[in-house]
Amino acid sequence: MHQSGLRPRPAPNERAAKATLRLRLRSQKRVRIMLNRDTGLFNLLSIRAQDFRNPDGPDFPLDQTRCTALTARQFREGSVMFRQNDPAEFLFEIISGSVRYSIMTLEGRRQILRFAGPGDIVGLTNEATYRYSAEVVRSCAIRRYRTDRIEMALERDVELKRRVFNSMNRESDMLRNHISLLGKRRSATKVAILLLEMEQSETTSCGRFTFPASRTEIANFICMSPETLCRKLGEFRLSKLIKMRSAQEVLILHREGLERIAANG
Amino acid sequence: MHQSGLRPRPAPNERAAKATLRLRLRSQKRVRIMLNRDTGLFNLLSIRAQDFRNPDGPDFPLDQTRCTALTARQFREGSVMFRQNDPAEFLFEIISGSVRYSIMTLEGRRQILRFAGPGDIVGLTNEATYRYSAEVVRSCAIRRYRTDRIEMALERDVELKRRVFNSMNRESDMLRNHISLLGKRRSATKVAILLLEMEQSETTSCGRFTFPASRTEIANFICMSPETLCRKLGEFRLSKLIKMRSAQEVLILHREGLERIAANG
DNA sequence: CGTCTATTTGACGGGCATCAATTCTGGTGG
DNA sequence: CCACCAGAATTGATGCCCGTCAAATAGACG
Repeated sequence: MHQSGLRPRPAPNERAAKATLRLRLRSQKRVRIMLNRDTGLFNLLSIRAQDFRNPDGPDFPLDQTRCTALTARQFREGSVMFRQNDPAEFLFEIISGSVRYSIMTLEGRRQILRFAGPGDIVGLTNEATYRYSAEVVRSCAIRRYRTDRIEMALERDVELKRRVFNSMNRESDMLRNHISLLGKRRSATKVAILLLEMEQSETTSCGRFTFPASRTEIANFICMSPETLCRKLGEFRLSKLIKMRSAQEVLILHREGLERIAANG
Repeated sequence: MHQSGLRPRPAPNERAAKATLRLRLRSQKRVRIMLNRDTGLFNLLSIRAQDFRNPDGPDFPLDQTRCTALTARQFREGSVMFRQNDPAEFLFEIISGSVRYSIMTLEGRRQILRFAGPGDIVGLTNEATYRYSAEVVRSCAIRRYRTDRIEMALERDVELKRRVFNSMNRESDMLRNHISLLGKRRSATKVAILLLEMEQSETTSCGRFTFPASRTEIANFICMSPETLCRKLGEFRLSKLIKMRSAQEVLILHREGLERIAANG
């Protein structure tokens, strides 16, 4: 559970952002370090264009392209960022919140591909249109880039380029992992792996996490019926492997047990 | 079992590579066109470093970094390019042949992720080690880049950068598609989709294609038992949807029929 | 032709999807 | 505060698809 206060501040407050910047700059004098961090998404927020110099590359000021990217936008829960086959005009960088990727299958069912969070970059594609849909699950702060300017931006912003690159790799990693999960024959195995993965992806991994969606959607995600998912969760609860405060909140009691099931069935 | 002859040919034959080059240059005089094509992977093979100019970018001669990439290596059938968790020292660009990606699951089964072909770039990762194994299915010509030099190479070679970027996107696309396939409940649906996809990925798509691997491996790829795969292929053959010259060669007779099954079951 | 492996076919049982019914939960209004 | 309702989550019952084991056939290679 990403604590209370789920939604980010409604209007990106310029002054507040600057304050944060100053703070960061004061607390860490070496700007170079902030820029090199892969997940350090806030770094650019507090630096005015004319003050910024890229420590890793040639020394040019922020250009127009870069400035457009600085405006962080809000997406509220349930809103659709884009749909599959929409023209791919923007690239989105998630700062906070979480997003669901899905595609339409040939027979018209929706298949959920993954849940993305802070640091993920949404909407990358070779094609002129998006290859999947993205919907907001928990209200998001998102930075937006115009696709037609992204090449230029990438040329100049080494750090952004690195983030994009990393995000693409992470995306592939997650998809590969998910394929591995879907290959499991027994649904108990699938569920066990799911639980372990969700717990690990939580920033504060102390054996607790919250499902980012309803039973039906989680079931869709791991390609099984909601009833079976339910039953397996029930079995796990009975055998004291997990505990649930509500339908969404999971507490892992006996990780080794889950791992054994994940590793064999 | 990873067959014998695991390692690639000890010394890549320089003369053979050059011969290939000359041939291609004679048949296609317009080098510029070859360089602009995304999949035009043969272009660099036949050009000596000092003759090469990049038509899309600043006009600098090939540097040391680039020259290392020019040597195309041969991998013979069955050889292992790298294994999951090996240190990620190289990046491979497939020029011809085909490669199988796989990962080891928690219980020690191998899960085949995809079959890659010309134009695909193998071994990209954020991490210090490879996230999956790559094995040669059909003998490959492969260009190799040192990971620790790749950043420099990408800086300078716009065309290579584009190929890497496109390859990553294609990778994600394929994985997403595959997740969609794996989500299908009925195995007939899975097989139908598989057939249609394999036929489409064939360069000369005239309703014929060859399975890149054995039944067992194909079955592993789409996560079903070889027996079921067999049975479904048998059913399709009986209902005149496909025809098979051998166990690997498929001819699609009635595409609409397959599409109907793919779309509904 | 003989051997070995890959592929195909047969028979069977279990696990999961499906449909249906019930309980749980959160929100709303009297 | 309680009744009420709608949607989600859970539990029950049933049928069938597919994985498993086993056997037979086909194909590859020397």
